[in-house]
Amino acid sequence: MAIGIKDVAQRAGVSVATVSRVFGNGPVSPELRERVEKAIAATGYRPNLSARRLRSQHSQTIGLMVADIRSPFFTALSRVVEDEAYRSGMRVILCNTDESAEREAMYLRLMEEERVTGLIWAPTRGSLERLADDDLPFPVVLVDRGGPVGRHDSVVLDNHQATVTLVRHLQTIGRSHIVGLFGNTSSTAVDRHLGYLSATASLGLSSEAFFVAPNAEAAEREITKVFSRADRPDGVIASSNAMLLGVVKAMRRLDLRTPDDVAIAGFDNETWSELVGPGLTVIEQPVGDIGRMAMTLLFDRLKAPKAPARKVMLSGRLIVRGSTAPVTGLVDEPVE
Amino acid sequence: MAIGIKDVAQRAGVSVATVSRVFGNGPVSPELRERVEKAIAATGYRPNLSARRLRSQHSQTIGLMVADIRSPFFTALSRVVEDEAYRSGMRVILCNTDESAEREAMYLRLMEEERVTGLIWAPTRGSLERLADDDLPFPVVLVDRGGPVGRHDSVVLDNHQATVTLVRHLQTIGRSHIVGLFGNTSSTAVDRHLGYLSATASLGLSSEAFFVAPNAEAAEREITKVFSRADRPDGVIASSNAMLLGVVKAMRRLDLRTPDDVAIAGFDNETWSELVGPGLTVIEQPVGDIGRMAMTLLFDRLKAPKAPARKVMLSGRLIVRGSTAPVTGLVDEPVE
DNA sequence: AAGCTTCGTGTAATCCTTTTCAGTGGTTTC
DNA sequence: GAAACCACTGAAAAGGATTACACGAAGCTT
Repeated sequence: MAIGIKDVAQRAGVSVATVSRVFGNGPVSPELRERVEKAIAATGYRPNLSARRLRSQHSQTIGLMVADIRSPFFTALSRVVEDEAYRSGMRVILCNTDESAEREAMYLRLMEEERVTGLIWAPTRGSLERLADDDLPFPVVLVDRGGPVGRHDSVVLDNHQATVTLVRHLQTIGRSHIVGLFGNTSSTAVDRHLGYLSATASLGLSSEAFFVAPNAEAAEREITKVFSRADRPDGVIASSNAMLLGVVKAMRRLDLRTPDDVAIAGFDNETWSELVGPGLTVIEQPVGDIGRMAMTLLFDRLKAPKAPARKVMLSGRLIVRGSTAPVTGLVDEPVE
Repeated sequence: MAIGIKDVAQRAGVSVATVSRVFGNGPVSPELRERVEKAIAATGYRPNLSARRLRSQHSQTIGLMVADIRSPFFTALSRVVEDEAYRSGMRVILCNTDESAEREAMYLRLMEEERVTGLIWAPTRGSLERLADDDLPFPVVLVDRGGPVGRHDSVVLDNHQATVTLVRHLQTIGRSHIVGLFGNTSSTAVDRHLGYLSATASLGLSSEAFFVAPNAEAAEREITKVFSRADRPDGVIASSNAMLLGVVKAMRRLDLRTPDDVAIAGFDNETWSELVGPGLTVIEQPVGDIGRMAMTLLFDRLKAPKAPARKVMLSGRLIVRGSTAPVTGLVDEPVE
């Protein structure tokens, strides 16, 4: 039989209420507080969080639903969210949805059962669209993926602008036939596609976009197909880290040189980005800021449930590396 | 006021006990079961997990304590553990200790308060040594890091053998002055160091080991120092992924070519390992097996609390890539 | 000195389930 | 035909904390 608050109270010669107050920073005289603390230390008492949550009607828990913790952006995000949560005495429940609406629904039910204080969620496109309909008994902050300002707060990268920046950059180094490779599950990809379209149009470039499953294998397959054609593009923009790796692999297999034959660029800066090939040009997302902002929005929402929804857009940073270096010797040496 | 089991019972015209039994697969007649299920659907009732946990004295929660979720091995491990846990109806509490004994102690207290069913833990060296003393009110399975077979179950890579394999491989391609770079916080590094020592000794090679903080920056700094000397080594073994990246960076800065000037190898195979430089030679850990085995050990332990502790060692797989290609050889096909 | 706060404390109700226990009605067994 | 058994069901206790409420003592104000 584990020891409970009653045992502590008895040992300290006080009531259970007083012991509880010692934990909750209620009004307790220094004298009693010390007696209680001594009793706690002596007994090794640990409050039962389930009981506490039940009675106080505060789960002190937030949910974090992402596609896959192994995708670097979500890894970093989860780290930030958990740090912030623990700092304010909250727990995090992490869920991997694998881009499946079914799993999302299942986990949403779990979140309800856990009576989470709030949810930070990178929903699939399908769920995002359906999100306006069913309302959840807790506030939701969308991250990474968000539609127009609707019922829910959101914090996302300025994906449109970021992709414009990438296209412009490739154009600057002399590329004119730039293909875009986008995932087919997230709204992020949609936004990036729009940025791609608007940039290529305004710069008078050709535009050709492909939508595939957001993983390296699918990307490699698609790009291999594209580059097996006669009229090879001279630039590729991939809308995620994994897909960018797929592009790199495709180039290796096709024996195309980067950046000479084709310049490539994508999203998310990782520790190894500078070490892959000649270094990968990417848009770095301020993932720390995104995570902290999501928590801030969530806490604000808890304070003011009726306040209008906010959509926060943060800008990415272009990091130029070898994969988009200008082809040197344009003047000196003729390049075939 | 949220709806509770009482509302469902009333609506279905049954007692709360019957509703509870519908969830718990207790004996309920088909007729009542259907009535209850209809009432649940109609009301949107969600059982309160805190109340359930409190009454049933089952938290259905396991803890997972690792140094940092962002380190790829732990990322993958957490994914496996969470998948397994959810599959058996359990929740996971993830904690990042940042290799700090203080945070470990803090999170251990949290685990007690959560009344976790068990803990999967990659402890720091300090905590590992102290682990025999204080006993915890829940079973612990050590993962990735484990001492001699002691009080706790553990599942680790055969670090000794893996490092021997790496040293042998480097010797095979003609390297004789191989330095080892190890982290200074985990027992893993200790085991790998011992393997390194034993392999270099038995092969009659020189041996020189360095211990640094297990991150890329510290590794880069140390290796830069080592390779600025007159007698440069011709091989480096790094005991973690991050440190291996540090080594690669150091080589770039020193303008040393891999593998011509120096062969390098390390641990953990990632999606990008084959794309960094000429491809990185690594020992791949069977992280899926490690995670599943940890869960198995934990569940076994719950069934048989008194059974003797088990230590499971899994072997790694050497993946040879360009970073350790034979200098004389012309062919550098990656071997998988 | 009476009346009003304020502070600290204890008693008991409460949070929402699960689970024990005691039926109930019907069937089988002897 | 009584006894034993079975499959369900409901009433009520229990799980371990928080907290509303009441109360006594002390410190003020008039």
